[in-house]
Amino acid sequence: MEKTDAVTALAALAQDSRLDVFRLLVQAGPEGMAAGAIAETLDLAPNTLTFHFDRLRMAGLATVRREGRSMIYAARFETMNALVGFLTENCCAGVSCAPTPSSKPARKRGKILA
Amino acid sequence: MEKTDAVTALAALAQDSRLDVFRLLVQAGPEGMAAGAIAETLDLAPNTLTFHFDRLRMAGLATVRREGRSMIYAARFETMNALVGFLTENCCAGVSCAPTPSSKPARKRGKILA
DNA sequence: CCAACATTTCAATAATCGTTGAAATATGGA
DNA sequence: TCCATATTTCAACGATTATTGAAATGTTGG
Repeated sequence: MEKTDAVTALAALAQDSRLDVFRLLVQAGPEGMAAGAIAETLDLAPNTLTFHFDRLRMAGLATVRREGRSMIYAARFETMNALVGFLTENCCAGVSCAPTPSSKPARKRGKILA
Repeated sequence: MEKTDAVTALAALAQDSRLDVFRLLVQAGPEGMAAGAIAETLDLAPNTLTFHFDRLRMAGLATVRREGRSMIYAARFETMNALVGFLTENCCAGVSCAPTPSSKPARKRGKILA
């Protein structure tokens, strides 16, 4: 990923509502999610939402397709991966930026780490 | 890392000059780099640079210390790691966002992956 | 103390951003 | 065709952003 594209993608994610939208799209998976459903879930005005969708699409972070009256938005995982790749390659010390899998709170006294 | 902090960090990196500054700080390592040297390297006005440093510091992505007449800025790798962690945990499908080590061209026909 | 150097502070400016309300467009069903 | 639904377009607005120039601050060495 080029620096220019990275800046655009970062800017697209660097906003509260938009980050929420993208996270929701990620949860929704490749199937995507209707604009209306997103608007309702996040309590955002539909026109505001369109504005944010545009930003995400221009950054290559989302796609749209029409399905009936609804517009279905979906995350572009490829771009997100490229962004994370760019950050780890360019903005980390080469050490330790690859995320240690700490996401799940490591089930009380669970397995001894390998 | 909290969502709020993630947004702040993303915003800090979502600007051309500032991303350049941060990358330079990463290259400089924990020792850091003098404001003047950065200004010269990136051809930025010193006051503009101060503005960007502030953003990076407020995002927890940089620290300053005085050394003689110079202000030495250094990257906060901890925060950057946390940001990458947040992104991979929250904004990826759970699959494949952990960067495949493609940065180094994978030493010709290296180890077979476990 | 004074001069130079390194950087910050401040005020001003143009540009971009996020949100709103009103109106337009597209689709599907009665 | 007419209506309701789903979403976008458009113009407006206040807020924030990045940059500039001028002046202030802090530091070192003579």
